[in-house]
Amino acid sequence: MKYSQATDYALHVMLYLVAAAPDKPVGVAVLAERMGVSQTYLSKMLTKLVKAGLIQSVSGANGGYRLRRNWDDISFLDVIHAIEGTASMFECSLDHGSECLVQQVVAQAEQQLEQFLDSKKIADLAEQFKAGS
Amino acid sequence: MKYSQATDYALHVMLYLVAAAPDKPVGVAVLAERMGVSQTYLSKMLTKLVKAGLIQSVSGANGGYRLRRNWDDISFLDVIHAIEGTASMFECSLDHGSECLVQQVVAQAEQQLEQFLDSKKIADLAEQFKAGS
DNA sequence: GAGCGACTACTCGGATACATAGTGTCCGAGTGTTCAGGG
DNA sequence: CCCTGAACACTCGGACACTATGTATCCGAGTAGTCGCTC
Repeated sequence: MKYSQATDYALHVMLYLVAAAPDKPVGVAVLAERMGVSQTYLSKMLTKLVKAGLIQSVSGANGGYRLRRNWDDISFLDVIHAIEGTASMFECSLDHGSECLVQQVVAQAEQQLEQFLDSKKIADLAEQFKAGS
Repeated sequence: MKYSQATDYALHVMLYLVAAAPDKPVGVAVLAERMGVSQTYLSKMLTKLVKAGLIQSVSGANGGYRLRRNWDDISFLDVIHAIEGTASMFECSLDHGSECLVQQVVAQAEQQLEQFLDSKKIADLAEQFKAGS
């Protein structure tokens, strides 16, 4: 039970984009340099973020990745779902007669977790980030 | 981000032990039959539960696995930690100058999640389970 | 000097290997029961 | 009838393959800017 490293990178990329360049497109090279990860691998995650509709890609010279219009409403949960997928983190594989009580409890916990993560917006963190640095 | 299937099995085993046989040792064969999983694989998880101190093993004929004394205080979190390990579910791999804000938020979420899971005792669920069946 | 066209440099994106963790299985070591034989 | 002892059946536990997911990489397709040539 661990969030993948990809999620880590994706969250930091989003934070960087919101805090430093909410309007201009940023190339992979710059982001990869800052994250300390290879460009080609990072682009894989960025592709996921594009497909999830969180950012958009700009081709050609001086291109890169840019935030979408409503970037100030993007939450941690959005990013996590984009990378990890939206599947539930617990699926009972047994066939009970009735509903699985274990499943219910964990699902409840998950719902609470997602609610918390959805309330945390990247933009809020960026404010804090800029103030601290 | 998903709990492993092993956690699923372990939780169901604990629920079964608490609800059906809090005192008598139960062999792997019975548990595996009920769970629909091979005996040898299930014993692997049971070993983890033993090492975590949640249950104890009884060797020899008519042996098996039995709950420990304070079984009525075992929570979901105990079982999950025994199987999944106690490692944090998010570790920032970058070297920031200051503390990582992303890390802080996710750690906060995790803490809340664990608090919830720790409040859910297996014994409580067993009451509900017995009442329903 | 202005417009057009091809070239070049830069970008993203999918297709392709490698490592690690989870899943599943096999077989050996240890322990308590049981049953038979002797006192 | 009771005690002793060995054989047996059952248990757990570690060591061994297989699969799936995550991690990392390479190379090709496409696009926009740019430079030179022509009118």
